[in-house]
Amino acid sequence: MEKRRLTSRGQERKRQLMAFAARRFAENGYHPTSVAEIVSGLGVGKGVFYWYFSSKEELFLEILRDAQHDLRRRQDDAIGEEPDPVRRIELGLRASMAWFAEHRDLVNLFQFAAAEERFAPALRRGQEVAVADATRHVKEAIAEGRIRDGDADATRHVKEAIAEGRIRDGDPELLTHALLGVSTYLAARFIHERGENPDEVAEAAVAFCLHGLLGR
Amino acid sequence: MEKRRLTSRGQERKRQLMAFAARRFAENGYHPTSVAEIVSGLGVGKGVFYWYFSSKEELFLEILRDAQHDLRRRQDDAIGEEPDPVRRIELGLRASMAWFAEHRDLVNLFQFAAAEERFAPALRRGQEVAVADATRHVKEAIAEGRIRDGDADATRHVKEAIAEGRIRDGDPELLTHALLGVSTYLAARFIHERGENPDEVAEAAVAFCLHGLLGR
Amino acid sequence: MEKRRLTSRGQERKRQLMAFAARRFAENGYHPTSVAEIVSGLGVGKGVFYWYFSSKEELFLEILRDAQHDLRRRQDDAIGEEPDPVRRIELGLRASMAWFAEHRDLVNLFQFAAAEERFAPALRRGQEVAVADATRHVKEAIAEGRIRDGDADATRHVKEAIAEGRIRDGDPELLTHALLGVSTYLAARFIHERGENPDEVAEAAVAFCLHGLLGR
Amino acid sequence: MEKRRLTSRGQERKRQLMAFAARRFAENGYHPTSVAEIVSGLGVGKGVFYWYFSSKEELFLEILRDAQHDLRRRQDDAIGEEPDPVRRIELGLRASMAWFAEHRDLVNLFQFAAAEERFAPALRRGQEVAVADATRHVKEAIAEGRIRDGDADATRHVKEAIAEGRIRDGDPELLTHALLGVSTYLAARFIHERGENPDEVAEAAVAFCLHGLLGR
DNA sequence: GATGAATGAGTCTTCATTCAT
DNA sequence: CATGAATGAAGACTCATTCAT
Repeated sequence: MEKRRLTSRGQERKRQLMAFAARRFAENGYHPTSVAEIVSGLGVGKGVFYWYFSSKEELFLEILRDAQHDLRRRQDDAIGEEPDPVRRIELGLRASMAWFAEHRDLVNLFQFAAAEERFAPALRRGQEVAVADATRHVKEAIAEGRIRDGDADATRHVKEAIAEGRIRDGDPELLTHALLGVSTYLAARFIHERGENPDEVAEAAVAFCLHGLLGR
Repeated sequence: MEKRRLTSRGQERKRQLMAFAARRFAENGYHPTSVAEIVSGLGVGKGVFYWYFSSKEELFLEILRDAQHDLRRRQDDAIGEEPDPVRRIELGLRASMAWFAEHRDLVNLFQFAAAEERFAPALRRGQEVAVADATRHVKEAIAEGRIRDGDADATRHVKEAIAEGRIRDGDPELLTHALLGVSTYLAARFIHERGENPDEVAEAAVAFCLHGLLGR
Repeated sequence: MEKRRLTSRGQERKRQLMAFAARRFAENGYHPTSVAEIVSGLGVGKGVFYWYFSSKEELFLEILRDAQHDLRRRQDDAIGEEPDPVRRIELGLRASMAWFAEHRDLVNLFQFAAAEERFAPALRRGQEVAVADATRHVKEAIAEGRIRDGDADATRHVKEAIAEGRIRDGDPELLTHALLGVSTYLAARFIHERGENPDEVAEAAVAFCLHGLLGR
Repeated sequence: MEKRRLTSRGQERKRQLMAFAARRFAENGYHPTSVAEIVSGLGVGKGVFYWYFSSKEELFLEILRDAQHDLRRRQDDAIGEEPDPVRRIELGLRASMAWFAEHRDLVNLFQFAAAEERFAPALRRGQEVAVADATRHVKEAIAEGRIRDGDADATRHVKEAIAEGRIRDGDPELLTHALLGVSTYLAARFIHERGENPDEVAEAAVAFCLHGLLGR
């Protein structure tokens, strides 16, 4: 689809379509939500839809792109010029959870995209930048000796594993994904499902991510 | 659907259908996989499907139930009679990740179910028991003073939060879900997507969950 | 289907199948009622059905035949040796309505058969004998001068029609069918639908059939 | 189904679908006639059907409604401002039979609807108005002493019944239904099945309804 | 006689997409 | 830009019937 030059009214229409579709996709699922439902929800004809999007799939992809872009901006804004890498990680985590709290629908869409072969690559592509950014902070923290190298305080079991080289403790990318797992999971379970206070949950997530179960 | 009395041949057929469907659902998605595809994949007539399942949805639910049951059994077996609650948590975590490693399809199905309003409740219901079990171990560990109560080693920010009561550090159920988030996420990203060694990833997950980013 | 020689147990089974099917056909319709529903309602396997009937259609036809035969027997019994043809008509009418009252399901089946091209011929064939019998009584009554020849008491309009030969007043077969129409219709509306007293309705039907709206 | 705003072309399509379907339903039965058959009979795609009707059932119901409405209009037109209630009844009867003669298909549909639990309520609801109208004329005629009160000219049997209060002779609504029974039945048997002259049959029906078998 | 299993054509319905106006 | 109309392949599901055991 050649990029259309849209009037401001056109841009508004497109925004409406994406917002409405995102909600329906999240509530009802991507497949079960029909184009007919989307356009009739906005009280417009089918032609409108295909004026702005070449297909339902493209609509989804565009929602995904926008959401990922928005999340990244939120993280960047939160981190600002903070010099301490650990603090940067913490700020990023909090910013992410705040965004998750506000965009339940989009989080659900991420989850759907991850589960569907057809959309998973796009999701991953979009996350790569964000993950790379976060990984940079983790690496820096490791370099500064702020993050454990897997040596101290380990259980016997873990120590053996490190000794035998079976462990990848300290792998920056893996740590980044662990952060992602904790934050998305806790947001979904506690903020979205149970409606708990986002700040509280964020605090708990930060604490867990920094000190784990055992703390020191 | 009234429970059918199945001959052993019938049970075998049912198993076949569930296994094949699980694979297709995971590879291709639930909605994009048609009943026609499932039966023709097994080389049987369409009626066979509806002899064993009252609907495609019911088939999915049954796969889900079975999978959750199997995972729980694996966890229980791994934990055995271990007296140390922290060790029990670790064993459960490892068992889960091993199961995740072996059942990529089913993990994907869990993810899909979580994203789809229609299946999420069933997924949650099935997880409740497992979560309750794990939470028991966490509680015991807290009682024994093995798990931090959020007091020591916290960043200034976190300490303030605790002081102001804005934080729920130490909430056993939340910690359980954090474990779940880390394990499912790392399994999906590193074991399934990148084909890394499940044991290594499990070790890293354990280390992260016990000590967090900062270790001590 | 070659006539099977049935054991007494077999005859009982067949009766059960026919009775159950008749009820379901009447309540739910012929097409919407499946063979599976019939056999499972009796707690038997599908083989049983096809042991006694070569097809669902044949089952329906057999129910129809039996019902018509039973109705005719009831009429014959009621009329007995009564010499007065008008009285015979009246007795037949009452007997029919009593039977209708008792066999709501079968009346409904007659109605369905009449509406369905596929079964209408069988229905008509079965009714022919009964209609012929009734018509005989009507003819006799006309011959005896007991039934009007369309001359007297007619409205001006009707008189003209008779004069111009446009009217078939006194056509015995038509009169018979008029009786049928009144009795089946009143039974359905008042006895079955509204649960009114069959005797009362029968009396009213007789009165209407003998004297019409205007009486004398 | 939300009411669609139809263009004149759309209205024409809908009319076509209803007319064609009515014919096939009548000839072949409601259940045996598939949506596929209907649309292919008009040479259009399957989607067209569901653009105009939300289901096959709704199509049937709409045909039914239209037919009942048309019949009622015909009756009303025929009766006009006629002051004599008996004459009004006669005119209504004739109008009905003329309509029946012209709309064999729709009469068959009425019959089918009456036999099928699923459609019977809709049929009844539609008939209520017509029956109420006719009943009004009958009541008026009784009030004017034009219709017998069940006293005179009865057989001994009937007289006893009246005396004992077992009879409802003169019940206006019952009489109305008797008229309906006669007219629909004679139309189906003589006009549709045997192709006889509608006027002749109507005359006979009128004669029977006014004077019954015995005349005066 | 009877059962569970299987068949597969056929049913109603949906839906992404296209197009004339 | 926008609409109502149309397409037709595809989907979930049904069901009369058959058959091996």
